[in-house]
Amino acid sequence: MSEAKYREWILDTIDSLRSRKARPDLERICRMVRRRHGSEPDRTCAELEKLIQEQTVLKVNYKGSISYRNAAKVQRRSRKKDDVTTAARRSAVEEASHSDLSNGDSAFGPVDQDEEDLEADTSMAMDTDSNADEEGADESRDGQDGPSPGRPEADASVRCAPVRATSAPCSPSGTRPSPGCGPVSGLDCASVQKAGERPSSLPPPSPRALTHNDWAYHSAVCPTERQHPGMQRDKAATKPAVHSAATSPCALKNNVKKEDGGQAVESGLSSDQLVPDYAAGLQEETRNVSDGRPQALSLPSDNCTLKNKLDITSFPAEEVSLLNGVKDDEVSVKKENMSQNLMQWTVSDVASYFSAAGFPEQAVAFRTQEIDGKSLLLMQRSDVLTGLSIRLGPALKIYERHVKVLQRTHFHILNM
DNA sequence: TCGTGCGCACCCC
DNA sequence: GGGGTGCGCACGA
Repeated sequence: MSEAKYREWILDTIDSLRSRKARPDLERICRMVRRRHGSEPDRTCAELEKLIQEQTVLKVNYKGSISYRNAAKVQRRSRKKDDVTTAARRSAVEEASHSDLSNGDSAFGPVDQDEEDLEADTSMAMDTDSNADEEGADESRDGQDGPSPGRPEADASVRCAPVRATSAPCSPSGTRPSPGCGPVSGLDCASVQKAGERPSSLPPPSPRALTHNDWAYHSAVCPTERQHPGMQRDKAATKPAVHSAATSPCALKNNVKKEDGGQAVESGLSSDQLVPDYAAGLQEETRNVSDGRPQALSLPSDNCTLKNKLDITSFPAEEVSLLNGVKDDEVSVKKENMSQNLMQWTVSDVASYFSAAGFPEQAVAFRTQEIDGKSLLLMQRSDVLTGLSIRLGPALKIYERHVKVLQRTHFHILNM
């Protein structure tokens, strides 16, 4: 089972619950996912946690109870309206105010929360910080307090995990026991996390912090196998040899380069209606890189690691390879890598990517909106066209030639 | 019992 | 006034 599938299920479920005006809480989400897809609640719970960490799903304390939001929608709405700051402030204030309302709910530690929410109110500057950074921000701050692997928030999740693992879905409301789950487990999850982390209130974590957090999450939050059945781990575990070869940034780069060479000239791409644009984009990218344009050179100099993550030639090339029928093994190795890499892209990586792809101006918008690899994967057409406040022309190109391609490649890989 | 639909109130902008 | 959220109730399977 791929993470992508769970992501889809969970997001659908959240949307569905929202559409019928039901609170998207853990219990409902788990139940609905199980009913619709037969997924075990504990697994859903784990995946949800993962999505929260990825900021694909936002966990918020709304009106005294935990709710989950589709981050993409929250962000889109926020941006659509006005300034990101406003959105962030709104969320923070809203949650802060509701935390006030939730005084009776001691589990959430409303006092601290309010303080920090208020603090966030003045410190947050990016919309993605509003809720999206609840977890991440927290983590970053926790990271300051101590080594991330042992940070409180991670501990919280870790502590939470066993509960879920053994007793299944959590019931945040605690009003009635959910099937196979102790009535308080969910509350425990929420409260522990809330108390430890402090959602919706911290200053925006740096892209690096996010990356770090992601790493921390993977290593600390998902101590159990089933808790982290994600593709990264799966693929890394299942194909160690191949992976090791592929993870060599230079190796990857070289492979890609070769393909680029063939691909830049060619383009027997077809079928897909997007191919022409797409191919053009690829070629453009390839040229950009091989020409050694300033953008490409301006990539953060973190070198190998970053290059590995941000090999801008690799993705399109791989996509092309897919279309051109390049050797499966070879491609799958790189695809694997790409799929992992993309998830690990930091805000800077994304910005650098677009900058190197010939959209330096627009890259700034991505950075401003704090779009990292995960966010990128969640972006929809409208997000790119309207959510970034960039000109329509470049926006269309960016979406059709890059965002869409990256997403398709990514999910294609996951489904292989 | 459970899933769903929705009126309504509340809140924020 | 518009939009987001979710409680609480009604209804159908």
